[in-house]
Amino acid sequence: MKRASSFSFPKQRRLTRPSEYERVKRDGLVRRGKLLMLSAATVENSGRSRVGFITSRRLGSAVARNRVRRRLREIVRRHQHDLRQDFWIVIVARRDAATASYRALEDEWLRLAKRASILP
RNA sequence: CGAUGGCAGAUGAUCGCUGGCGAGUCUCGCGUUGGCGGGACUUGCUGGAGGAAAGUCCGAACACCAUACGGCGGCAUGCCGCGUAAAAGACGCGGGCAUCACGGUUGAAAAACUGCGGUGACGGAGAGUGUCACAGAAAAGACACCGCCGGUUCUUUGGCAGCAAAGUGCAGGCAAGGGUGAAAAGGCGAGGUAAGAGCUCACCGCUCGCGGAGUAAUUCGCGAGGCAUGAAAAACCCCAUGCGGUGCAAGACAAAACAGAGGAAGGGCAGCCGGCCCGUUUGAUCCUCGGGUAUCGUCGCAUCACGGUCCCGCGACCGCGGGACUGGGCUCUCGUCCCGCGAUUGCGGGUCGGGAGAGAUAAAUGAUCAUCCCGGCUGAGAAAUUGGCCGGACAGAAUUCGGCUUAUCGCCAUCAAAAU
RNA sequence: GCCGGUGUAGCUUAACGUUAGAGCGACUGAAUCGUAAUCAGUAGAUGGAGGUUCGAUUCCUCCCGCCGGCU
Repeated sequence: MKRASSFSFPKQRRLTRPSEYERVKRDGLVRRGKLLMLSAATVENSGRSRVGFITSRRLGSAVARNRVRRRLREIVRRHQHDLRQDFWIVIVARRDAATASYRALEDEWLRLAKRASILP
């Protein structure tokens, strides 16, 4: 088991396959917020939870999409030790997320994660 | 304001992402040992967005498609020269011509000459088809509304009469003037005429020829012709020239299941046929094979299928594979020196030396904080100075390169006679 | 990433290069006790910027938006 002080968040901890996104979309529990939409599905014996991010063209230019995705990744990375295990999570950024600050996105994430019961 | 060129906030802390090269621990597979290959975790060093990476508007490389040739069609290009991989297929630089604006000189003016700058998809309307609304007589083989001119019929008036004047009708001549229009059939002046007309003449324009200058576009001079040639080809079209198509989601490789082909073994299993033993045959089983896929990948693809020396492994040598060091080529960049052009800045070329050379695939290059820097607003202070707030753009590689276009807060350097 | 198509009133659509029309909708008025239907009338548009042309929705160039195809 990793040390608690490590905040590393490599690619293995992210969802990368279309089939994985399809599974979360099919089985997942959806929580909708103003800035984000969060889906979480239970996957038995998968170890530490994995997260995928969706930033569509609706958010704006490539720069805006990259910024939102990087911020979301950073937020999840910082809170990864609070996450429960055996979850696959998909975070979809809504249009207002393009102009939201880092703090606003973080608050939204914490609120939705608690409602989805993936954070204690 | 403008033109050209350059830059695209800096430093640090903490936590990360991704490529490359390693190290350690654990573990899996293969192998008789040495070892080889993979996975997980920890960790070290090192590289990591742009001037437009954008739009995908041109062009090229590269790959595949009948090594793709000819014709039709289609598309593109279209003053000249040079540069570049790039004929007129991108673009840049210089020149020519046209046109526009402004300035200067001459002039009473019109205009002419000249300077600086802007613009130009700048072959052909002297091959054909079509178009030119409204207005206007007429809009393209010119025409005649008003008008001008002489002839003639009739009427009126004047006159003794020949005749003259006015009006009217008819058949003619003319295109000067008026008016319309975006545009009216060379312009202007003189002669000429009934009135007129390139009908004739001078000048200008146009066309052709000859000669000079220039690589050429073109231009200058001389001579001739005699007005024929309205606009528009970003209408169709004609002429000349060029172009095969598709695009890295191009394409190459590896590769399961199912189906297929060939074979084997055994009479061990199931079915069919013949009444049965048994035989025939089909399926299942096992092996092999080729083609094409799903999925997951590898390559294409990250400057170069370059050279040398040494070491290691297989190996008698040759050779093959891997590694280390080193040298070279290419591109960019910095510095030094030299050469050519130029009055300087500079431009072009070369020598030597230093530095650099992103590469993913749900897609890295980041987040937070602090300090400083730059710009704007503002408070305190006599000033030096100091405090607060806001802002630091446009924008994110996706096969690569050369251009073009578009977006862009600002800062720096140089230039800027006049006009705008 | 690569390659195509398309843009006219609020909506659906017309328009040889010479005044942008139509239907539905909106608004105003008439009529009705009132509403609908009906009748009369009004407003409203060429995605943007340049260019060619006497004149551009139309022809050309560059941007902008929308839609689609290719693993």
